[in-house]
Amino acid sequence: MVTMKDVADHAGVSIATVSFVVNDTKPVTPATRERIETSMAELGYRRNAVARALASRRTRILALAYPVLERPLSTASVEFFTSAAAAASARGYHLVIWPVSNDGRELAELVGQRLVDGVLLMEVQLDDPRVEVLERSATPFALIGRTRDVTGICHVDIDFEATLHHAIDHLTDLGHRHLALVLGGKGERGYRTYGPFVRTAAAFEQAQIERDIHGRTVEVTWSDDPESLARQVFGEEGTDGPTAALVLNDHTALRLVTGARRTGRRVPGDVSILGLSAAPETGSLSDPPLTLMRAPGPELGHLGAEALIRMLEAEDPLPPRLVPCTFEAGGTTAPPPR
Amino acid sequence: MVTMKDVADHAGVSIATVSFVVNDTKPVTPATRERIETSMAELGYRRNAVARALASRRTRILALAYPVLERPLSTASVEFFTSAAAAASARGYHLVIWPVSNDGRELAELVGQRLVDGVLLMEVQLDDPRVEVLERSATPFALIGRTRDVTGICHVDIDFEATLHHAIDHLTDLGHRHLALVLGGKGERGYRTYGPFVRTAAAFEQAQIERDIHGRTVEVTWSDDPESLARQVFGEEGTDGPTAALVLNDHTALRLVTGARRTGRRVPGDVSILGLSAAPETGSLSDPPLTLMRAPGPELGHLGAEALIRMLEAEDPLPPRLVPCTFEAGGTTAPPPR
DNA sequence: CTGAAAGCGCTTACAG
DNA sequence: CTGAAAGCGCTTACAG
Repeated sequence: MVTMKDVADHAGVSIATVSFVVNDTKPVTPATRERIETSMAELGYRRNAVARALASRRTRILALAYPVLERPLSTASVEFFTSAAAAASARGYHLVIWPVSNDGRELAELVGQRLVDGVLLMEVQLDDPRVEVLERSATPFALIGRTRDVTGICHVDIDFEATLHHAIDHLTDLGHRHLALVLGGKGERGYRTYGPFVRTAAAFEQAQIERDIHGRTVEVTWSDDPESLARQVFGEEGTDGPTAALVLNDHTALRLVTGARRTGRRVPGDVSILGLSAAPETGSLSDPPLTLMRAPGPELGHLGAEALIRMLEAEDPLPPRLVPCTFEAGGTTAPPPR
Repeated sequence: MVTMKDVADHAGVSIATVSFVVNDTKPVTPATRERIETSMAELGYRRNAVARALASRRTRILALAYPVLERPLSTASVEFFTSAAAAASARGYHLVIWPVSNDGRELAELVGQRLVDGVLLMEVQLDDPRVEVLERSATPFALIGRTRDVTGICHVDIDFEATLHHAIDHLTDLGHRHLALVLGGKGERGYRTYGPFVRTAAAFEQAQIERDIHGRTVEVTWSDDPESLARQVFGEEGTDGPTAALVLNDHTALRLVTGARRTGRRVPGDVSILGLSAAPETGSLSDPPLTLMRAPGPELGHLGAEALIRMLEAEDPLPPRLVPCTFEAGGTTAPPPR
């Protein structure tokens, strides 16, 4: 391995001077700079990240901590991985991914190693022990999601309220008045305190008070089959039920489309189905293609990483950001029958 | 931050001795060991990963390098992230994820920083410039996938031949003789040299020679709509075409199910459709659920990381492994009509 | 503008 | 079994 010492000897200067040109941290005469740069090119020098980290007390590594779940991560979650990695990369940072338990034990252990400068936290619960761990250890962090109280905490999240209202607007514009909100994942650990569910459900309650709609919230499990899903959401065949469903989970939405058809309902002739916070690829998987609110996964991953890096670099902080999902027209929504 | 020096002072020993008990690398009297352990607990000492890495010349960090593609990563690819991270974690290693260009430039740059001890390479092309980069820099690496020639190269991959034969067995047992192999992603950069496609196509050609089947290979693009897909695969309505399709891509398989139905073919009454190398969640998304060969994503991620770590730890090497996909019954395959 | 030197927090021969 | 010391490859006051 060629070190800074090698370059210094080759160029006839001190390693300090080499360091100054490598990092562009102090003025250096054009002549010496050129000599050093030539030497570096000739020897194929690359600055050692580990030594740099130890000396500068900054590793320029970020961690993305995600909980190990029984179910696979959602597509949107996966978008965080790649978008956060890309954002970090663009700033000269690395991203490690940390599978950690929800109680914060493993996170405390990992943070203690001082391998990373900051942590990005995914799948945040309303009261998240991992947040306390990070605060106690004085590790800079940013949330992709929100705890119950986020005063003073750096975070980015989906704007669930705006998203829901946009979705409801679409359906009421079509003439729907009786809506169902479908939440997937009932019975799962952390389900009741999972931000997206809690916030969407609350906004739905609120909307029923403020707007001319009649609603029903339906909680379903991952294992409910399509027909059972459809019956829970729209009622038994032939009965009067909601004419449209807002579904907070891609897979559940797709299975509901299937279930509706199998229980004799045309989509969107008889019932409309709209996916809330879904990945864009999801749309084309159903027949007809699912109308959905597209989750801003890539944006959130990018914003989260960027916000964290700004803290670390002591740059202007990025204010907390709530990003709404964007409407993507499909073929599963239409005016209600009659 | 409490350092080894602090612990040594507190316990009245040298930092060398503290190091010996922390790493369990040399015998230490039970008495001193106990004193040191008490001090560590009292002071809340944690070994600094960066200093350790610099001194021991091993960072215990692995990189997972994946190409930045226009399309989102497949579900199976994503399983590599989490399974490799879990496997690394179980061995006390960290996993960084590196989005890198296919030409190997960025990889060379990153590897030069000496932040990682080894690299796991995903989405391997038959002739992959990134492999040369790793060889030239003498960085230990393992492939998830295969180059054209893998002699002496540590790798794990799907056994495409076995997978295809298993799938064909299933269809011929049902009575099918006329099969279509559908490859998604035509026209994409690297499509023609993408191992999974090349190997599956070759095995399909071979199977037509060796077995009593008649085949057709159909290459389709991501943007083909369902009806067009169905026509390309099964021919125009009413014509004699393949009675079953083997589809190498989840999304394409699902859209083909939709397309078949829309063009007046019952699935599986008129045509059978089978997904090759698909994620398990994919099955329930179509109606009826897709019959598929389940890709061993988690196994491959785990094996790849483990193989790499064994190289680094100079343990018994893990031999190259080809893992077949496993059959998962669904409702899209049945005997051909008549 | 440039250099000598201390120091980042560990590991690891080498002595004893 | 334990310790003193060199060294990993950098950064960064401090002098000049």
